[in-house]
Amino acid sequence: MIEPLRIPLPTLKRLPLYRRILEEKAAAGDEWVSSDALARRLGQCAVQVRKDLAQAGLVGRAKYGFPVAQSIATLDAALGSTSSKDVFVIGAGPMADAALADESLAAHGFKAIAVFEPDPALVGASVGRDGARALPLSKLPDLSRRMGVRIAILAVGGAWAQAAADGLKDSGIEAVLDLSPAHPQFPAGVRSVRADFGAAIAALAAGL
Amino acid sequence: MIEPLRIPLPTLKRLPLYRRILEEKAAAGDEWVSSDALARRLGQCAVQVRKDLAQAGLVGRAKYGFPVAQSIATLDAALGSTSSKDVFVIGAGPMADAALADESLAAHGFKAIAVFEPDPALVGASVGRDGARALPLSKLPDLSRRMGVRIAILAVGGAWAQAAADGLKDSGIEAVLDLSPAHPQFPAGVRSVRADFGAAIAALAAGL
DNA sequence: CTGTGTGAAATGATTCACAGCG
DNA sequence: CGCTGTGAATCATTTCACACAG
Repeated sequence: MIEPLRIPLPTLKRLPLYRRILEEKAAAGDEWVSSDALARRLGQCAVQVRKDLAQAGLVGRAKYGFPVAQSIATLDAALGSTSSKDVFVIGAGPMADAALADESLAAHGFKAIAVFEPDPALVGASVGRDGARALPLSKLPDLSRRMGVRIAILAVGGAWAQAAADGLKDSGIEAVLDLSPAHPQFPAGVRSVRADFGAAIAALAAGL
Repeated sequence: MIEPLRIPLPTLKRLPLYRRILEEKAAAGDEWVSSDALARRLGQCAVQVRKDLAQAGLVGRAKYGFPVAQSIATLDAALGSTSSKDVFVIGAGPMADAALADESLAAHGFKAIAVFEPDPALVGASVGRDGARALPLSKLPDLSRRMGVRIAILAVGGAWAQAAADGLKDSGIEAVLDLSPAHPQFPAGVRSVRADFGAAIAALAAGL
């Protein structure tokens, strides 16, 4: 009962990159982009780009390359195939602020529509530029089901990470972007990917 | 002049995870952990864990597993082999605040010792809990060389990402954790890894 | 019998090499 | 030519299978 995931995961993570460069090109007024140009812009090889774009259902025209506008649309279709792009944010600290302000989330059409907080002492606190109020985590399951929200961003400190993960039980949340430092265990049926600064920078530093 | 990288990259990214679980076990008073216990805790298979730990130079004892305290120390040695763990942060916005407050960075021994900002309008602004002042980006090259800092965290918005990347030219910075939404191109000799929330969550959502 | 260590096989991804289209 | 599409080969990583230690 694991996910089939028709598109290879590394490709899936690169598609948003292509989309961004394509938008740069669109803004610059370009009609066509070659896989080679995309590759150089991202520091990869051109065949990789073609293979990736092919996975997303894109076809390029010889001599011209890939049509900028249509490719963006196709990528959106491939990436945005999920119905709802509304997400919940869990946490009221600096990481939650960063998530709420993050342009890359907005650029993909994701929108944080509520903030929850497991620590009772922080419930009601103001979060983010817009001053959203942090709701108690206990309200999350019911709200997520009623609003059809299936994605959450976990942006709490280590001490509350597991409590926050447990709070997803019996909710409508199916996928979590885990920004916590604690690698909590999620209820069954909840998929997660981690974005761990510490792990990323450790990998970087070890290569020095 | 490429990196030899004795430890496979995926392994390198998992080592900090093992370290964290080991600390959990240590806090719980456990003396030994089996690779199987670690594997279940992280949702992986046990052989993977053993192979990874072996890469870090750890040996387990049959019937007992791996010694908790000593394994943490050995992992630290493997991960902290890089000389300096001081880092610069570039940016004065919410993402920079999050980076400065992030526990996972501190847990790996990384310490942000200065904050730089490419936007002249934000130079001098107070960043983070400790109220550090943002220095002009133009000071970075000289300071990084004089202080021997080789790692930077790029935490600026899309509009300033490329300018910030350009500001690393002729600096002592060799590696960058890129948290910007813009995928800038870095000067030659600067390696980078991205931690892109948008890409991560898009991959997650596409799998729904 | 529980748990490690390890070579061998399988899986998965990237790169290569070349055919074909405009 | 310039550029795409694709099967084959290479490379890396994960999983399997089994030997061995306490």
